[in-house]
Amino acid sequence: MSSEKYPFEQIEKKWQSFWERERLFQIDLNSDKTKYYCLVMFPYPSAALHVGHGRNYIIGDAVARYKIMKGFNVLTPMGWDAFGLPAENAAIKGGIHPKISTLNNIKTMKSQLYHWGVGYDWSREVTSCLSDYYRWTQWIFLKLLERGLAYKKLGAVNWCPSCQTVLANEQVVNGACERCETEVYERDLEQWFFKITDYAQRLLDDLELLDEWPERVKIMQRNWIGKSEGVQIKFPVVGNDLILECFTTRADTIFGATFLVLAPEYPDIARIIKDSPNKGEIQQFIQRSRMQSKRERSNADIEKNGIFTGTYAVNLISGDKIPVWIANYILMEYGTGAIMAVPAHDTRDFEFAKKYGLPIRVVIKGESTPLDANMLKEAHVEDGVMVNSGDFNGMPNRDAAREIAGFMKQNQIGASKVNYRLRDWLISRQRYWGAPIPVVYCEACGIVPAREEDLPVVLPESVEFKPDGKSPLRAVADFVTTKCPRCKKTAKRETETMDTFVDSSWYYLRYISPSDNNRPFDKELVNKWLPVDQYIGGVEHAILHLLYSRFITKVLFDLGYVSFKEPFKKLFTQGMIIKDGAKMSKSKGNVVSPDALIERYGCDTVRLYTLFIGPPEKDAEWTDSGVEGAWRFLSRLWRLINILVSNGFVLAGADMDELSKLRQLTHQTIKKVTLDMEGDFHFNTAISSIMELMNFIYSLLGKNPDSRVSCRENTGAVKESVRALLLLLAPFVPHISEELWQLLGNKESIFRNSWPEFNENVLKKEVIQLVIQVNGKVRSKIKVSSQIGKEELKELVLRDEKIKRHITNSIIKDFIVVPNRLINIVI
RNA sequence: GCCGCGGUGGCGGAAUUGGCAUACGCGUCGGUCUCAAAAACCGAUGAUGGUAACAUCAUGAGAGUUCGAUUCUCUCCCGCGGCACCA
Repeated sequence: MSSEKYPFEQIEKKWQSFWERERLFQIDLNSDKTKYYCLVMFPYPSAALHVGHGRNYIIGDAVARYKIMKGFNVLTPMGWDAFGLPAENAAIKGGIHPKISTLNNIKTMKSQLYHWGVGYDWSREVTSCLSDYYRWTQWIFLKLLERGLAYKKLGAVNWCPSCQTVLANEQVVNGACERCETEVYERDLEQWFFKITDYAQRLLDDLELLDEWPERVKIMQRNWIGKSEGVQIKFPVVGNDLILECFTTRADTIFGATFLVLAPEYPDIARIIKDSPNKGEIQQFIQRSRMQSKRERSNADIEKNGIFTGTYAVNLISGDKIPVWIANYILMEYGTGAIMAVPAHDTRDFEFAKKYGLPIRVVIKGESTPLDANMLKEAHVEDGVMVNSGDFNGMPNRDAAREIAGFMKQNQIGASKVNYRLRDWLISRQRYWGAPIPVVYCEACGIVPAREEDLPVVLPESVEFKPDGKSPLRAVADFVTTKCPRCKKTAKRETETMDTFVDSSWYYLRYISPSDNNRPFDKELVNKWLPVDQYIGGVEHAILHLLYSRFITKVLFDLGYVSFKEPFKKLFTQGMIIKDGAKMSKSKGNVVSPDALIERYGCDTVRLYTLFIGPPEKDAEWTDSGVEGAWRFLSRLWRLINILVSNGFVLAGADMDELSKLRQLTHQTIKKVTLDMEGDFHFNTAISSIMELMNFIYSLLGKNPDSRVSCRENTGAVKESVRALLLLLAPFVPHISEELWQLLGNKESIFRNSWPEFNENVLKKEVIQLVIQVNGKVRSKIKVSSQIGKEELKELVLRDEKIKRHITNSIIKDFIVVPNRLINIVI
């Protein structure tokens, strides 16, 4: 056998340009064929791709090619999430304009994708930083503004001192900027928001529609939306007409509410401390809290600090006069920014009460809870029976919660309330490289939206990038100075740009009509092609991008632009590729570049290994010797087909038994691979079963040279399995499959051929192997006809030599037969 | 703290959902070819004992259900991910 390497260079080049010429991936959206929209998340065009990125595109390509072979009209577009901070930061450092570096990166990445053999309909490419795209991002902004879903508000927002811009709540991770990990501070700024909170309930409810999404992604979204139901209770302030409202999910503990606590940012604090003797001290305390970084403020381990306002409020249920405090552990952004503290039954309130000597009153008794508050070592947060709670004593606390809520409603002391953790989406950024927010400020008319026909508001190109916390666009006089669309007097443009997540929240719609100059997308075609049938991307977008896209889709649904409520029908989140125990990254120096590997082994090898490395939804460790294994397999495949073609598909005489086994295995493999492709994309097991099929053919190659099986019989079965072998491999290793397919004498592309079908009849075995156990332990195996009756079988088993040895001198208590599988003799 | 996922050979992982644990691949060892090496090919490869047939043990730990458990139930340990002073 030849050990020469298979000529992958020529093969891969040849077929890549063939598919391009053939327009394998360019489709007619109006065709009557069943549609399949296969979408891979469009990437940010950073520098070169590594094999970890590759996994994403290779999975998408394998799915698309499979669906093409199944006869679907497959849409696989690709584009670029091309606005964003890295390009701008690079420009500040290196002096190259973001547009130039971004377009350069796109060129490099495009060529890499091509050399991976990953096919797209490039006639539909979209690039979010070009005005023919962001024009429509601006259009979407205007639609939200019209609808009252975009608004400008002064308030405490997240500020990243390193990126010199504000961040959305979703972009703050553990109190730090998700991009640069700098600690985030709160600043009072007037900013643009999208009112995603109006959609909180629908975003939550419609998760039910997404039965083909991974459960963990839905759970993450549920947690993020963070719905909680409770009561908002009124506490009148003593000696003042103010009423403090507190949200609680534990109305049952109202008799234990022994003080109130306000967030340092609470708006009415000035009125509350107006007459306080230590007003100055309180103001200082508030100042200090507000200076703390987000990370410090939100760290649960940090010590709770507070100060008494000198004011009291009335607990209308218990009738008590209770002190009002201010403390650093109360968040202004959740609930009302004021809480009723129940130290006996809340760990935080307990800690705070102990520190400042505030009263603690037990109102729920558990099994072992002492009634004496002084004896309490920690808060009793479990359920129990009501005590010290007037008429409600003796009731189980869950029932009491309902009763008390009803009582408060009746007496107008409180009202049912639902709270969400989700906050409005802050979309303005003080940076250059983004889509300008299309509004102007007019002295006479106030905030005026740009007119639709004036879009795009073009991002000026000659700009000096100096991050000083304000948009660089402020310095571009031509841009800033404009005319008010309403009164035509001189006005100033908004100089802030949009969060790039706005760009990416609708791009899947633009692919349908990427060059339409009259509208963002063709409504009819979008309704035909959406929702996306299969969306593929990293789990890191589980909240940000996927939540925003769902929101924008719902808004467009409400506005009548689309007829579907959810953009992505089925979602697949692939795992990361790990090298030396860490995620591949330039800074860690553990990136594996595909270029050298493709040069050495060809891209089919890299593709095969990437798909074979493990279950695709899990992280996987990259090893170079694993690539070697994939290479060996393809070399063996090459050799096998060449031998069979040259000898006329003769397996030097496998006998009839083995030939029927080959047929069976072929159909079994078709079934296995098809199920994997239709199911959870377990390419690793699909590929391993194909390997088994090939190994079996190999094992028959040199066997039984004197066999008398007729040649025709022989080649028929062999040809069938070889055809199946190549067809099954085609989505994974398209180039070598296409080449060998032609070698078999086929004239048309392998992708124009239909996916092989399996025949259940072939899978039925006439002779089956049964495992025989004694007391659950395997003791013997026998081959019997699948038609055998139980009595006959029993007789046969009891005559088995090995079994006899194990059951002599014993009484058979039970004889269990699992059809087609095993027999267990219990003695 | 809460929620979710996971723990199987030296390694990546498989096991038709309760029925032969370790498929497939990597690695390792032995062999063929070679002056030699690489490549390629053939064979072995969970652990322990045994020349062997074979036996015993083994899917994070412990218990339970069952004729039978990697799979189901409970308790615990470890790892990963999400949320987290959310009232």
